[in-house]
Amino acid sequence: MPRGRAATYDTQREAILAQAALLFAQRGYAGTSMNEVAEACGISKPALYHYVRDKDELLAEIVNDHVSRLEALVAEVQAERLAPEAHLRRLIRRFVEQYADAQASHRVLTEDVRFLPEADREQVLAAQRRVVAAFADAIERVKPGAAAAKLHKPLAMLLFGMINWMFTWLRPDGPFTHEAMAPVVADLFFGGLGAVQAPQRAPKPRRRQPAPLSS
Amino acid sequence: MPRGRAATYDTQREAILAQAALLFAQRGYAGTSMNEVAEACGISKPALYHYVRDKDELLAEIVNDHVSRLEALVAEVQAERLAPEAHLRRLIRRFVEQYADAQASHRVLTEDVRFLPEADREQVLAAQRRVVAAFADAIERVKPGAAAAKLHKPLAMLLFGMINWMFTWLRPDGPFTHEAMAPVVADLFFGGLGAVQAPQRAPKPRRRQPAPLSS
DNA sequence: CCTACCGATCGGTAGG
DNA sequence: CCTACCGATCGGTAGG
Repeated sequence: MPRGRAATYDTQREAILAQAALLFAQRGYAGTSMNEVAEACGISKPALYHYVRDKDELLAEIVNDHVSRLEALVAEVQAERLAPEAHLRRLIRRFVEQYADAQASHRVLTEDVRFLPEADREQVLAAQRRVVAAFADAIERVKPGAAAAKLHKPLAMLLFGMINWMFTWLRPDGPFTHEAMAPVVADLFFGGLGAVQAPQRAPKPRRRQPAPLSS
Repeated sequence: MPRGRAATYDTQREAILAQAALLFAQRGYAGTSMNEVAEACGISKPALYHYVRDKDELLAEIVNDHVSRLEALVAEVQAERLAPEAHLRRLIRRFVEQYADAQASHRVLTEDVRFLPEADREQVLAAQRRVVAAFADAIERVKPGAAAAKLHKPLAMLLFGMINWMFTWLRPDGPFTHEAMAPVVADLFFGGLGAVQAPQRAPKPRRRQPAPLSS
């Protein structure tokens, strides 16, 4: 450990990241100033810059930490070697639980990743694609043929839509918890899988035109 | 029509709102400057302020126009007096089509409504609640008893999650169009409705605690 | 006295 | 880890 780095440094830095994630989630990355972050942490702005190089790094750390935990979750569940349906159910439950514990970071990931510099952004998006691929594979194993119809990834995205959207309407003091909703999401998704049929795919990039007079 | 107001005024104003919606969707409301809006419209900033009072009004108009169209859609579908399942299917299809034609406005609605002044924000959120209520009612008619289990609104939110999330992953040049995904969403949702059971509800507002050592 | 703008700059505040 | 600042840019408006 480098001489001169206080034992509290890492603790303080994590507290700062957590506070910043809260503020970014509330007001957005562009709508939050470094002054506000410093004030919320109870430190001066120069003190804040002792822990982070710049505003971008603050965002990159929050988002990287979160997406890394998601990848770790996928690995943990895969290590359990469950049967297809149990595997996908576990994935859903673990992700919903993770989102419940990291609502701020998760909103920042979904809304503010666009403000990252190209290199960091690509790294995060690559990790997100690996997570989506893991869900798509799990879906293919539950519903063989989905991949052949190129439906496994769209289905994975519909599933992510349900659970990513939960942070917009589930209130901590409401009648339902994230944990209570996880089996609802799973039941809905598994029940629906059997009913889904392959849709028509666009043969060529179509030209968008204004609609004619008759609707 | 007021004397002296150019016939092009309304046309120009609508073009400005459309451009601003595009920019806000790309960079966020707080991340977009009035200079950028003016430049994208090919006019000077003072000219921009000839059409809108301030930046807030720009946001309020975009979001109000969009949410008004959603309410109008609900009314149109209700006027068709369809059977329960056909009714909900039509709602899904019309909303997905509307989102496809107004992707920018829709993203602004979902992400930037928090930047509106209190009064405008409450007006928009009230309209959104009416739209959600219409979907929840439609769900209750398809699956009687959902409302008794207080599940009709959570189910409506899961449905909105699937279709609201589509703008994050559906590419205009991709293999699937919004229109092609609408029946997939509907099939998945209807197929799943039968499998959903009432979850356990939180008896009291629970206190959030750090997890103990054993997971 | 109206509209539809222009070039220039206002008072404040951003990130650093 | 503080006060004191910077170059630039913010949302909004002056006179003509």
